[in-house]
Order: sequence, then C-alpha cells, then structure tokens
Amino acid sequence: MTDRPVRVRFAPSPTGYLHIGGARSALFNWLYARGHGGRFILRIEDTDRKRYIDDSMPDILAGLRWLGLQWDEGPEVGGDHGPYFQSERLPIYTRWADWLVDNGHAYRCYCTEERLAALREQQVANKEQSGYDRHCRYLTTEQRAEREAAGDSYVVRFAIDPIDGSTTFHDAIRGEITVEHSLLQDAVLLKSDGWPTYHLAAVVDDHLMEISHIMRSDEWLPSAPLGVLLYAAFGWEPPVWAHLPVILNPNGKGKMSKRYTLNEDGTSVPVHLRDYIADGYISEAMVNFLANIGWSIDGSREVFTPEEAMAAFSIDGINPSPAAFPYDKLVWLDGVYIRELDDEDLYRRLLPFVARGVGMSEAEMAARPELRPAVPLIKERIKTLADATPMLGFLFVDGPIEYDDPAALIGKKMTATDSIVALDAALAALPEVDPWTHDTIEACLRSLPESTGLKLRSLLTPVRVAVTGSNVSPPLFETLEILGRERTMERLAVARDILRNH
RNA sequence: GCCCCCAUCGUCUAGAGGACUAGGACACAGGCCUUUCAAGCCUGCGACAGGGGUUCGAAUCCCCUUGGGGGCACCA
Repeated sequence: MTDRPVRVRFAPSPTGYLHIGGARSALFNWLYARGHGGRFILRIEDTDRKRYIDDSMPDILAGLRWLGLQWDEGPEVGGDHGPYFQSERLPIYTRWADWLVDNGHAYRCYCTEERLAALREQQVANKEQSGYDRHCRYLTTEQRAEREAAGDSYVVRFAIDPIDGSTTFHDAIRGEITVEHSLLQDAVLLKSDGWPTYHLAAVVDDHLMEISHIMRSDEWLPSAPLGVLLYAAFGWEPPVWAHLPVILNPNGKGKMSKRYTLNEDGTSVPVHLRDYIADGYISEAMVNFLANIGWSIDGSREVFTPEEAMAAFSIDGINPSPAAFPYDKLVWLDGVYIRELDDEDLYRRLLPFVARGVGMSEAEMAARPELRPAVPLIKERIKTLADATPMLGFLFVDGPIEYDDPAALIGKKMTATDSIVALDAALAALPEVDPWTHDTIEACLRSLPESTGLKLRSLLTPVRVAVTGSNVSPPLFETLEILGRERTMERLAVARDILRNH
C-alpha cells in the first residue's frame, strides 16, 4: 500500500480563516510530499453551504502561499484530477451514492428532522445511547414506493454492516485502532439538499484523486472506521491513514479554539495564521516553529531549513500525544530568524510595519532616510517585525517629542541637577562635532564625564531619554547620527528646559 | 453518559529493554560583557503520573488506576 506514488492532500473547508493547526497539517503533508517525490494537492471542501464564508478561501490560499507551501494541484493551479472544489463535483457524489444504494450499502432515509430530534430527546431522557434507530433501513418496498410517490425528501445513509461488529484499521502513527460499529451509526452520506457530507465526499475524492496517504487531524480518529468501511464497500484500495495530534491551548487545557484563547497570563494568543502575519512574525520562523510541534528533526536541533525538514520527515516520527502551543518558543524562534536576515531584506520586511505603526504610507516611509540605517541597530533587539515601531517611532517625529513623565529624564541614583548638568554639557559639546558620525559623537560624549564629574551612564541616560523619549533605546551614538544634529540639539534643549521648570 | 486516543522537566521534545547519573530547546534564576535594552557566553533550577506484572535488567513491553485530549450532527 505504500508502493503507490505519494499523493497527499490538505483539504480545508472555507468556513473561516486558516487556523494555526490547519497550517501545521498542511505543512506536514507538504513536507511528506516533498520528501518523497510526491504531489501535494489542495482541495476545497465547500459542501457546507450554511457555514460558508466568502473571504475564507482567499485567506487560506494566501496563508499557504505565505508559508511557502505551494500545491501541485488545486485552486488556481489546476491539475488532471480536478475539479478541486467539491461544490463542482456534485454529480460525482450523487453517482457514487446511487451506486452504494443500488448495491445495498446505503439506503434512502425519509425521516424528518423533527422525528430525529424527538428520537434524540427520548434517548437522552431514557439515558439510552443516542443515534439513528435505522428506521428507514428496514422499510418495505411498498413503503419506499409510497414515500417516493409522495415526493418526500430524503437523505442517503450508509448501511453499517454488520450492525454489531467492529472495524480495526492501522493508523501509521498509533498502530491498530478498533471502533465498535454502534458508535458509527448509519451516517448520512448525502444530505436532503443533494450535497454530500464529509464522509462521502472525502472518500470519493481521495480515491478519485489517488490520494495515497491521509494525514489529517486527530478529531477524525473515532470516525475513521467509517471511511475504512466506505472504501471496502466501494471495493477501493484504502490509503495509509495517519491522524495528527491536536494542538492544545498554551496552558494545555483544551484544543486551540476556533477563535481566541487565553495564554497562561490571561493574554490572548491568536489562532489564525493571518493574525501572526499581522503581528509581524516571519514565514521562515513560522514554518520551522510549526514543524517542531508534534515532530522533531532530531533530539538536539531546533532550527532547520524546510529542505532539511523534508528530507528528515517521516510519519512514524510524529509524536502521537497532543501538544500545548509553545507560544514562547515562537517568539524566540522569530527573533532567531530575524537576526539571520541580511539588513536589506529586513529593511524591506520592516517597511510596511513601521509605516503603519507611525501612521505613514509605505511610500512616505520609503522616502525617509532614517529607517534603513536603523535596521542594524534594532535587528538583535526585536522578536517580531511589529516590535520595531515602538523602538524607532521617535525617529519619525519631526517636531519636539513628548515626555509622558519628565522624571524619566532623571536617571537612577541621579538628581535633577545632575541631569541638567549632563544635558548642558552635551548641548555645549555637540555643536563642535564634525563630521556628525556615530564615532565622532561617541568620542565627544565619552570625554564629558571628565568635565562634569558624572559617570558615563549618568551622562548618557538624560541624553537618551531626551532624544528618544525612553530610557530604553537602540545604541545611542548611532541613534544620534541617524536623528541628525538639528533634531538632537532641539530635543536636548527642550528636555533641559523642562527639567529647569520641574 | 458511551466510545476512541494520549501520558518524559512549567512548556516543546530526544529516547523503540542494558550506551540514562534520563539529552536538547524555550521559559525562569544567577554571573560575565556593556552607553540603556537586547544579543552573546557561562552556570543553575527542573521530568520518566501512580500501582502491579514480564525480564538477569524497564522511561522503553503488558495490565489496572488516575489524569488529559478528542469524538458521538442532514459541520467539516
């Protein structure tokens, strides 16, 4: 069963934005395809018209592309096993549903939703096992004809056989798994609107698209035997099954929700890939990070390329246990990748983030001279692209900057007078600096402690706060060079005056 | 409630009966470096859920308990 050409798929349903867990499933499939000379197929499972969301599909495609998970067949790419939207395959499903009915593996069920609801209610009240009672499975030929003549709507249900049996199949990650048929019910295959349910559509498509390995989320595990039974009823060669462990909330409680979840400290952690993109994580780090959840390249490496991952990836190397989302590691890893970027690359990625952060257009930001030289200064200080804005915002203020708390101008273990002395000294010395470069500035400021009697730290703190508005900043001398002499002098003077009137 | 799955540091993980004094990473703590903050380097803290077996020998195999997760739709 593994000697078939490798063809794997990611089959999202356009009912929401690309979920971080979905992204991981896609990545694992992609890694497997790439590592085994196989094909990675993208199929859109849009058979639920009630939950369909318009901008979901574009988001999913954009997310996969952002991660670099190019699909070999699917939307916008085509392929010879299409169409790749289930909504365009309806005749195929009805045809195979009819085939099952004709061959005694499925039957038409005319039960109304009201009857089903009442049945469920009764079962709950009697504390019986809930599930369809197979009422329509045993209808006589006459009864069926009557229903048909009346034009009653129906669904097609799979006839689980035997009713009291069980099905065992092999999961490539967990080994043998057995499920009692009583849990499976006579599942609906075709809804009354003529559209297929997941069970029918996925099996038919996986077969027709010649999918060799099904790697999908854990939550399908209990119903996997239904798929196995369906393959058997059709007489088709089943694929290799592998159920990926779910990703839990960062606190380990419950799977990552559909929307937002709480971090240990009560802050929210995004669950959609688009939010991570917006927060300034870079794609290379995200791919590496995702590959480390439920799988590892070996016991000692955390950082590796996609090429290394695809070469090493194997299904039986997947850890079967659910994993809490290691958010802190993502932050760290993103910093690692940012530090490895060359300055020009990082500049290009930073541009839109900083522009938006300070309220400029990208064109305006691109025209400003400050950002490019500032990149090497913040490279090892940021964890995400978005971190750059609070760190560099002061460079893009043209007038005087505001100090939330003038007391910040006074360093620890310093007096207001000390700060005024420091600022006056800088104000007096800096005009002499020529040319205005970080090392001439540094030489100038380093000579000041001698005349003022202040320590270098005490001298630089008021200058730093005066110029950047914060006691945390990029390296000061380089910062002053980028800011320019004029704005530097202006801010020092304003700060000194504030302190005098303080 | 019933069914399925899972179980190594706080977290992500390595480990497929002897190489385990249980390795790596994040986080955390301390130190070095230092113009702030980072980055970097060093050190430290820290786990085989519990109980029974099997075996000369168990983190590794089996059983039970406990805990966690998932599933029981005309959703995927």
